Amino acid sequence: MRISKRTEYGLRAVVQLARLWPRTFVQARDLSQQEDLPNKFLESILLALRRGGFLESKVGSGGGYRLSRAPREINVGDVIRRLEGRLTVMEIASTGDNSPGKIAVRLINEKLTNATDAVLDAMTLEELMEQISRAGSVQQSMYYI
Amino acid sequence: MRISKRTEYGLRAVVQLARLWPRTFVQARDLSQQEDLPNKFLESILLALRRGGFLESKVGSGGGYRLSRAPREINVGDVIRRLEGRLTVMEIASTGDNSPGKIAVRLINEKLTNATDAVLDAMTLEELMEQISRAGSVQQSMYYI
DNA sequence: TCGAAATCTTACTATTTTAGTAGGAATTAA
DNA sequence: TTAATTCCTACTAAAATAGTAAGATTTCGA
Repeated sequence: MRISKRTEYGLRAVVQLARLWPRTFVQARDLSQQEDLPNKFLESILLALRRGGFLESKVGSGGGYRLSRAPREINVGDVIRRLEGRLTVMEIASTGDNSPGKIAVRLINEKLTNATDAVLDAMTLEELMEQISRAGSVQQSMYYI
Repeated sequence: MRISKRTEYGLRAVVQLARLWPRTFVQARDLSQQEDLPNKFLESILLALRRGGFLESKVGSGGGYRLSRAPREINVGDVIRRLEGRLTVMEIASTGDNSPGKIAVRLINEKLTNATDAVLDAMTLEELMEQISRAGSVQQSMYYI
């Protein structure tokens, strides 16, 4: 289980935007510099996030992106599923194709999907931000003690 | 979250071998026919499973593969991790690289890894076989009622 | 002892997915 | 009207996945 770079970059941008929220628009360019991400690639990701309803954008000079709503209203699972595009392909028809092996694979896929969905759906962006600061301070104390 | 074809085929072969266990050796050729899998590809998968200690093989005429131990002694998670090869790359060093975004990604990866491991480690091959027969009979009744 | 049957081994190829880049059109604020 | 920005389409490069090809090696049985 591994998230793609696309999803990783999108998350990192969203986290930055959550930190700044509800301040005004941030440019893609600034986001890509802050997190050291490829600019054009990030642009396409931000676009997808806007289309997914997670971001609002403003075109033109002084434009940029911001969260479309408060971090507590944004579900991390929704963001990730939007970026992965990974519709889990619930095999369209079990058209008689039912060897025990295939049933096994379907069972396992379902269990994995349910488990990952449960983890991701249980976390809002606000909660993620809290966990980040906790993890950050733990790390700091590990450094300085 | 999606398992690769390699893992899928390996699982399907293992399920067949579990059905036949503890009978004698089954040839790769027969397995690939029973489950309709590419022969040579399956051979390489079976080899990996043998090296992983899940199968025993016998070379030469009358040879083939069988489980190395009872289905209840085989953990599904171990099999899958062997085939996926996906070592989850616990990022080798968090060398100061700690933007909030990176911490977020690490947190999420850990949660996902833990959740999927928990699902897979909680299931032996024997339990999987039981679930298959339950799922199979449910399906039959769906067909014939 | 020989030959057939099987696993084992290495090396290669094709396909798909991922990770970008390039170039510019459209929109907006000043 | 110009500079700054998002938005859009199309392409390219690299990596991972899914195989195939060809034959060496081992074993059993006649």
